[in-house]
Amino acid sequence: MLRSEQVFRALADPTRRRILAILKTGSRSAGEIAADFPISMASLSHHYGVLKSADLIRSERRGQSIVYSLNTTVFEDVASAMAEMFHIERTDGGTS
Amino acid sequence: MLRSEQVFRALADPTRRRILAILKTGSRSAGEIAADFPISMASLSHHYGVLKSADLIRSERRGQSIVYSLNTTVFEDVASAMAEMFHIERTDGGTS
DNA sequence: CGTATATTTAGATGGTAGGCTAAATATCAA
DNA sequence: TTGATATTTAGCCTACCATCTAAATATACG
Repeated sequence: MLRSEQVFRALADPTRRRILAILKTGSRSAGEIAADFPISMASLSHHYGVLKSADLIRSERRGQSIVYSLNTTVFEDVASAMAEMFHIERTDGGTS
Repeated sequence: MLRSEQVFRALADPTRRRILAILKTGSRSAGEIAADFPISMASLSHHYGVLKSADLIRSERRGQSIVYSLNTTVFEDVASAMAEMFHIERTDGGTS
């Protein structure tokens, strides 16, 4: 089940959206991702946490590195939720 | 043109999402909207401001009231942006 | 005009979020 | 085991945000 609250919160930050955009092109280790950002690894790690708690990404240890990847399943769900949210059903303007 | 930064920020708050959901069913005055929320009108007014600066809603004075409505055009643009954002193009996982 | 109604603006406040540095944890390689 | 590398956790600080109350603005009505 989709926790929209967490998802929206995760999406609200530009750094996190950029992380997602990068992961859309394939999995990356924390260090590889960090190379694209001007902020500390510690701060990025915090962002990974937020994205993970929204279930938008997954992590897997590979040797010394931790590799992040999109959770494509949830991404699909989010896409649907967005579609639902933005699908406008015109009634009339119910104003007095 | 779409200011995604403002749009995401606007969408980040549950109260604002609820306002949008209400306006999806038709235009409403500030007072009518307020009836559905437990917070002060002043606070809601702040939310209208955020939604307006994201260009998601419009306002129009009608007598003593101010009537809010969805900006359907921008809503369409946001829908497209979301679709773009969530359309996953699989490459391979580019990890070492 | 003067008063009531509808809404916004201003200013204050508590909480949360994102950034940093330093310390802790985990894995690898001698 | 010791040291190097990769990443996270902890603690701190500043800025922003949602909310509130009180005051200001705008319209309507007598």
